[in-house]
Amino acid sequence: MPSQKPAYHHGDLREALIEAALAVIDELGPQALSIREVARRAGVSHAAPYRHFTDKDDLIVAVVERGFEMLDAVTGQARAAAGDDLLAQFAASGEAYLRFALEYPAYYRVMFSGDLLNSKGRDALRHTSKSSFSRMVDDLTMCQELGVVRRGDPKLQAVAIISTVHGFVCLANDNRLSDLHGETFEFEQLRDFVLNAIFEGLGAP
Amino acid sequence: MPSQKPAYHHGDLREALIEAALAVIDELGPQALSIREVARRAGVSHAAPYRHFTDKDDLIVAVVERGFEMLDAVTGQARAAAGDDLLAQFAASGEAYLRFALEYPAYYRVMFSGDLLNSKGRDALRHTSKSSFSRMVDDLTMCQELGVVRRGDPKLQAVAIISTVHGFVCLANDNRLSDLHGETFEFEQLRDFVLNAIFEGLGAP
DNA sequence: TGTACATCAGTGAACGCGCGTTCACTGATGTAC
DNA sequence: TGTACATCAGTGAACGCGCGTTCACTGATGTAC
Repeated sequence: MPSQKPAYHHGDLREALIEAALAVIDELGPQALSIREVARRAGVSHAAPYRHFTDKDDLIVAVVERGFEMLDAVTGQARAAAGDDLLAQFAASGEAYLRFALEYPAYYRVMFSGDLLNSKGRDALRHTSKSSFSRMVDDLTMCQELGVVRRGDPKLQAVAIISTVHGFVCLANDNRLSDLHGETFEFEQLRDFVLNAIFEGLGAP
Repeated sequence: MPSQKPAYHHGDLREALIEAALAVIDELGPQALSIREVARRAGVSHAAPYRHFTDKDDLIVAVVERGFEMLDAVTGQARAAAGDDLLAQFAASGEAYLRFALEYPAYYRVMFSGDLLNSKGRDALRHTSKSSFSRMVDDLTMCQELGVVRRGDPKLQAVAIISTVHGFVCLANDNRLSDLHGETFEFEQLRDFVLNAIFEGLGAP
């Protein structure tokens, strides 16, 4: 039995710690995240993480940064795959955003709940979310020119879209749609209805 | 100087502890809520709360219940003040809901973030929020009959509305609209646009 | 190829801290007579 | 009206716990010769 027992040197402990942090958030919630619990899950002493992160905050910031990299990657890929049609790109990146949020609830919570971060990490977040906001505004401006979105201030429209998507993701990830889903509806049906309602509206036509 | 120094018996410590808990959540966030901090703010020893609450959970449940009583009260009053028009009642209770959420962020967080509660308190919450959901569904059914809301499954419509309102409240209470508010927009403008978008939709008419 | 050594990832004991909860107590309040 | 006493709200010391962080250490790895 050669490599049965764990090696003294882990190999890629930094990576393992980030993944363990996500697992903790997923299973126990963000407030249960601790250096010691993360180290325990990575099978390593509780002092070991300090070789890779200066701080508990530093670990959280790393998780958040990783999350934004992934989010940028999936929305970027979706845009690229959507071809030349700018409207299709916008729709595809929105779908990818939602898919990411629902597939990786732990990432979404750390990135957007804000409960975990103090000033240090919050600044990084603000910068990133600001840039994605302004891209959305650009997209909406373009959609208005194409005539597929109502005329109006695209910043206001962006806030409306983000509100709805963020709210739906929170409800879904906190399991507060479970009464509906399964009983009367498929989850996809809920999701598509809500997304559609953003553009169609609920008022009588 | 008669009643200068604090009396040995507090008077209404239970009430004071609930208010102190809300103040902690408001200033320090929900995860900073502790029996000891709450007792400190109420100017009382950290064992005193156990005269009024069996548990830390018991205190949180009391805060949540108080929150739902207030929410029921304000939406009920708004309905009553709206007169006989059922549609006006629906609109007024929605407005009151939003006003409550924005005016008492601490209450809203404890009631709907779910981070603080474990199974015990969660059941009480589920019951209450379920009943307010079904009232919303009734209201929407009625609005459809009046012809002011698009025909469709009112449960799906309720999820769409709740998503948008909840998302907007989260953004607002986490201060993530502050870049927009003040710079380019009044807060009320944002709020009214988002509310209106639920019914009007963002798509070109 | 083999050996000495620097480097540095991971260890485990230790620190101080705030927490939730308990418990014997103290002292204010109200009631019975 | 006055006094004895039961009640019970609030005290403060104490418990055990998990946490973040530090520090002297151990042992694996890779590099210089």
